[in-house]
Amino acid sequence: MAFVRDKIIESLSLAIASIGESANHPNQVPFSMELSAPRAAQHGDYATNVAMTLTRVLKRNPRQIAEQIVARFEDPHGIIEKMEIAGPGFINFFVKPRAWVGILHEILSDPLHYGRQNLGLGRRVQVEFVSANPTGPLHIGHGRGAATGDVLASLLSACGYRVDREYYINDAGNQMNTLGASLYYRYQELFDESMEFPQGHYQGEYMKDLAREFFEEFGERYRKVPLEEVLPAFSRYTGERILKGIQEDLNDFGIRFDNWFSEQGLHDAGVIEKTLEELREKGYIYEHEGATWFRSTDFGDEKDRVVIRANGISTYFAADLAYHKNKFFRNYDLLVDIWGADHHGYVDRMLAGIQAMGRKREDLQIVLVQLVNLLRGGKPVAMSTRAGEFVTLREVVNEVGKDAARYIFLTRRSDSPLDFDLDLAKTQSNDNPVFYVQYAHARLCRVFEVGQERGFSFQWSPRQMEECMQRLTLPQERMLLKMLGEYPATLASSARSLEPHQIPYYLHELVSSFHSYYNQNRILGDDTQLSKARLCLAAAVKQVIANALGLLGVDAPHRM
RNA sequence: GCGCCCGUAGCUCAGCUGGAUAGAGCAACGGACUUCUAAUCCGUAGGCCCGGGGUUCGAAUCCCUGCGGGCGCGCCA
Repeated sequence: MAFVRDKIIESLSLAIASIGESANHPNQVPFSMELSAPRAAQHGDYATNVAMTLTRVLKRNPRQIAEQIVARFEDPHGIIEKMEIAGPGFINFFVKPRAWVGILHEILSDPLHYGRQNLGLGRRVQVEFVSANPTGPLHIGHGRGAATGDVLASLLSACGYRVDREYYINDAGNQMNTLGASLYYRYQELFDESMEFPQGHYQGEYMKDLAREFFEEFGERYRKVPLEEVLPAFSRYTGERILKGIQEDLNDFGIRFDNWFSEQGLHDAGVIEKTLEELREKGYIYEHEGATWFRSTDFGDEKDRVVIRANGISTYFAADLAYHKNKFFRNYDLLVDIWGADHHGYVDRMLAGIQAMGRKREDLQIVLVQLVNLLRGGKPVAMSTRAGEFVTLREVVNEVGKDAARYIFLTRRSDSPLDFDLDLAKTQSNDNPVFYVQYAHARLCRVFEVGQERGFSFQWSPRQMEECMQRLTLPQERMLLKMLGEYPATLASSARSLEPHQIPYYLHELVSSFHSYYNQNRILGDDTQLSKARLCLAAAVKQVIANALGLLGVDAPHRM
């Protein structure tokens, strides 16, 4: 993969292993291999602190260990100019300038594949996200969760996991009846404006729209028909219509799910009872004060949780237990749940649940996504779900576009609240991070257009390599090559920590270096051979930008 | 009251499984378009990493504590 970086890690591992053997550590010395790219040039192109992390195991001082590592370090590919031991025990690697060019071959010989890797070893992962109740349109907060889940899924897929995207539909329980009744009342209101809309129902504007559509379809057929007679039909109708709207919203946001999983299906199939029965056999279920409880405290939850209420109706949590059991039954090795941060109180009980089923805690990773504060021109936009006045995902996407919305959602760690300024997101200026990156791509595309007009035929061949080694000598060029080489490691790190925001940060850095290079140097000049070599570099930069934007679900435009 | 998350430049945030001189964008100030797209670039300025203890060769990062902010604490979904 990343040419230079991987070679160094490989050689380091071998060197350390051989020290381990001679020091009577027959198995590999446990260590965390970190290879950083220091900012300061005097610290080399790469640096590692392994010698210091090994002090405890080897019981020697770090500089001694570093010397041993350096002594045993082999460089079969001849990529290292020199190694230095510095400070308390860092080993700094200075890479031969020409070694960087290898990265061009990595990228250009198989462009679409560059960055993809087999970290996941083909293990199956399910990413469950959005899963908003089908009681109203998606709002902007759901949009953040949607972008996060979608990109995590793409990322894991690029890293060698087999990934499915799933949406859990909470279509069971009383809320569907409330939903149906809400439509019913809005519908009756069309005939009798004095009718009072009862409390505790969904009073959003979308419900009035739906009532009007319903009227257009069915006319006065259900006017003054008692609620009890038509409630199931109204509920079904409303649920289906709203779900369809959600699906359209997500579709236009660039998101496709592999599976839509119905909670009601769990009830119908009796899996909830079955799940509880299995847990009971293992001793995790007991009766208390008329209710049925799950002993989640056995696994670190702060208190036990009710699964069947005294009135005989099972709780949402019971369904969620059955749901996660079902997920594992479908043979996923790893589950990733994307939840709103307001659900963090449920994390412990869910983890307890899967452990009671015999799974490891790590088999379920829960990513919490914090709130989105919507601003317009720096001022907060009032949002209140209860009053039904919220800004929908659709409105935001219509206003600022899919690309800007997705990019902004992803430029922050998910557990940090996000300010989303509508005015900022749609200004076509340098305030807007997504344009900065897209602009670089469009610029590069233009270079190739002009190059073609001037008769530079660009095609990558290994023969070009030698040419590039001789011509791409500027520090900025080497820097760009190095950064291109860091792309796979960025994806790996991002996937391991389930932090998609690392990708936009990487992109920004890469693009910034490119813009700077572009402003100071001509890619297409009088020197034909130099121009060709620079075109190779440009092609690689363009490719990595396109690949990264592709993962983010953001377009890489050819013109702006 | 208890639990979780957060506190880093004027603003918005990276960096947090301990590593070398703490970074970026915006805002401010000064510069660069006859050239492949100025939606760009170059430069300047900006810091008690909330306070206080501790752990060690080394702390923005880990532990304790105080302060400040957000969220959650149902036999709701």
